[in-house]
Amino acid sequence: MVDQQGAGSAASQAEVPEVVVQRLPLYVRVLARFTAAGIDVISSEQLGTRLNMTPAQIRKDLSYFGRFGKQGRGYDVQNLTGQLKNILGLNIQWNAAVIGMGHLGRAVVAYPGFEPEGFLIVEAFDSDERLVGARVGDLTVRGMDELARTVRKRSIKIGIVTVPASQAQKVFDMLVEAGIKSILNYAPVSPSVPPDVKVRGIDPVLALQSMTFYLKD
Amino acid sequence: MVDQQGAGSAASQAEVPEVVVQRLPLYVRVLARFTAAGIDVISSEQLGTRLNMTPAQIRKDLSYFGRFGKQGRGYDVQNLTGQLKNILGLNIQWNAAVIGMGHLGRAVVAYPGFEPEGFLIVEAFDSDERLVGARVGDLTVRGMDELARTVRKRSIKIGIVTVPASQAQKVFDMLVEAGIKSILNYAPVSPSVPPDVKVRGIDPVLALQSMTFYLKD
DNA sequence: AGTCATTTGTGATAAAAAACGCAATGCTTT
DNA sequence: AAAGCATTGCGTTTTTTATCACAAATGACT
Repeated sequence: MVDQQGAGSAASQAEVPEVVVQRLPLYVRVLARFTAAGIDVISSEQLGTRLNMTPAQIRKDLSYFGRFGKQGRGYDVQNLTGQLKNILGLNIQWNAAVIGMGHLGRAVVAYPGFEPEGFLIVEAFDSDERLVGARVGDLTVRGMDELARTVRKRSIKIGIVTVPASQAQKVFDMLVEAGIKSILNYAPVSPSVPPDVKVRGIDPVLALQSMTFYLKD
Repeated sequence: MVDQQGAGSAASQAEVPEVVVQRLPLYVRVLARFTAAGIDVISSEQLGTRLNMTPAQIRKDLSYFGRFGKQGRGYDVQNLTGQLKNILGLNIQWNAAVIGMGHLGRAVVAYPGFEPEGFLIVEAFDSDERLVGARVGDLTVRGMDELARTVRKRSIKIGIVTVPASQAQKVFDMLVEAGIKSILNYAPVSPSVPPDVKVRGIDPVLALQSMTFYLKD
């Protein structure tokens, strides 16, 4: 558990360390940059330089999943990208719901970075009756009573929590109850969830607070 | 190096592992919750339960910095909070500048979570001439040519990067050049900076991409 | 076809981080 | 003031993660 927060340990895909899984998206991202630059073969050395890590670590990470390179040459950029996207499940679209339609929730709904990567925010929820029925972007805000049913009906696999800290745990419980296994948490709390539910925290304040340690004095 | 991104290794405060430093803000946060609940003594056991970690790890972490507990009792919540805030440098206000005044930059400037924690956004920059001089919240957008001078004049210690990926490395270089040692990066890139500069990445897409691994199948 | 220069994949090793376990201590109760 | 109970701090052990180092493979060049 490092990241910012992260609870839950894998049941599926055993033996692959979670740190490794967390690095794969990074590889996908730099590979996209190399593709954009018209490069079609790349070595672990070059990858490592770009990511500030040792080539050995990249090779070790990849070796958990297969043998994607060619000795003496390196990795085919196209191919490796495809393999990694496949491993990570990035070749399909994922439906997500945002819970909490305050400023943060609206900013998340409006954020243009999700959709091009295959993450689609298809529903918005809030517990405030006065917000229910309001429009946010293309979405109509629903009440929390509709959460479980809507999650099932719309095949929502990801919950994005943007409620205030005080309500966060309650919302986590409702998401878990609704069968959600992946939660992106913007609330400044360390939630408690069953071990098969993954939570990743987005917390700029926490990030700043660990940097000031090195700044002070 | 895990987090989402993170480059740079400590020079000061040697011997304390960076993972440990990253957990301290978490402790400060739960302690605040206990204070709010009127509890004034807490054991590593209770802390561990709340944070999903072993009591031993909490005690080990704290022991890097001193002996804050009392055997048979636990830790005084007030005292421990104060000690940790002191260690992390959270007893003073830190001035920050945001670079990139698109939607993301504006959302960051408007985000109410920084100020109560002592992080003050005092300047806003953008390279687009048409934005220079515009108002964003209480701030007036400045051009990049004023960056280095303003950083010095206003004692800015933290840079917050909210520019598009394509411009990010250039901005990192300018921040480093201006003497900034702590950068909060919202751009989807792995920046390259000297080893004495700390970078923490905020990247919701990366977080989602490592969760889908466990969702697929 | 043979040599050379590369670069992978991985077993072995080293380093880092987490967890264990218990003596030392301090509070409470009698 | 002695006994009992709880909990820290930290040396030791275990587990996890990262790095090393090298045999095997590949393409390029002659």
